[in-house]
Amino acid sequence: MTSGTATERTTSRAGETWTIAQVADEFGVTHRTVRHYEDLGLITPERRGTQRVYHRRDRTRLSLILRGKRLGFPLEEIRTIIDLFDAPRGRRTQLEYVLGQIDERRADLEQRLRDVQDAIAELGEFEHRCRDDLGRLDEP
Amino acid sequence: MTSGTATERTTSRAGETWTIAQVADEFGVTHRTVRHYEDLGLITPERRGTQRVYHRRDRTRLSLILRGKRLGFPLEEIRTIIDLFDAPRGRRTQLEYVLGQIDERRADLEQRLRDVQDAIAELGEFEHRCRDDLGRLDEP
DNA sequence: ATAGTGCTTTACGTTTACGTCAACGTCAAG
DNA sequence: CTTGACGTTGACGTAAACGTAAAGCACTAT
Repeated sequence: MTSGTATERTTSRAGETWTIAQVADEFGVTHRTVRHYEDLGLITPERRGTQRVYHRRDRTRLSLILRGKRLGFPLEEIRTIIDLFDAPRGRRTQLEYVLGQIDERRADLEQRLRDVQDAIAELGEFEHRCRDDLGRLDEP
Repeated sequence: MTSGTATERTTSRAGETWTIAQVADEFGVTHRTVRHYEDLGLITPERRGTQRVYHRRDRTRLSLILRGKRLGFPLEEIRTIIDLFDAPRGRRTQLEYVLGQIDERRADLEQRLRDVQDAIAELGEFEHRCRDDLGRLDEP
């Protein structure tokens, strides 16, 4: 799936690269979206001359971005989160900062987890009521 | 918590009512936000003359709205969801439609559930790596 | 040489979800 | 009866997240 139909652009070894069109439709977004993420500093593809060249690192980031979006995080917040993964952790103060950020993120995510679980549960109860109604329609 | 400091407006029986200011700061939003939800048809408070009067039904809807927002749903979609709960279910076709909608909603929510769980898991692994790094700083 | 295909930047447009005045009504308290 | 405190309706402003041209390179294919 990594090789395009027309212009072959993948190196096909370890160190594959992709064009903007390839990553865009592989991830189901437009090239405009991909470039928008670059404008905001969420991805920084290599440049070969004027052209953008995407590596696996960029694809990893893109999938993190899209999952973040599915979870309703704003792009700016997503940036701080994925930057966290690449942040320098050499000194103790840096590590402790990162660990603190992790805790904040986790608290946020666990709230969302509860919200989703509650919503699914309520949906289940509602379905039960509906099925009851449906049953009463058959044998009154 | 239902009685204001100045102008007493709660009936204090079964059938409590609230002003816009009361619901707004109880739910931690502005009155502008509450009115915006009304403009979009997500809540329809009673009118006593020109004033809005909020009932428990409105509060239930508001909490559903806010949870939907925390989950990243757009307001229009939230409206169709919570309207579903109040939809007529008298006829079989209506019930079957509702049950179909429930399935769609559930599929969506279960995707989000997986996303949140994955994100939490990754955060856990990342924390583990950080703690390892921290340990190596003590005893090299 | 020219046409086509894909990529690039620049820049204005759009939708969502409110924020922020402005200007006015209303009711109880001083 | 005027002053607040709270409520109301416009109406314009704004930030986020892209959409949508417009116009120009770069390389290939004919």
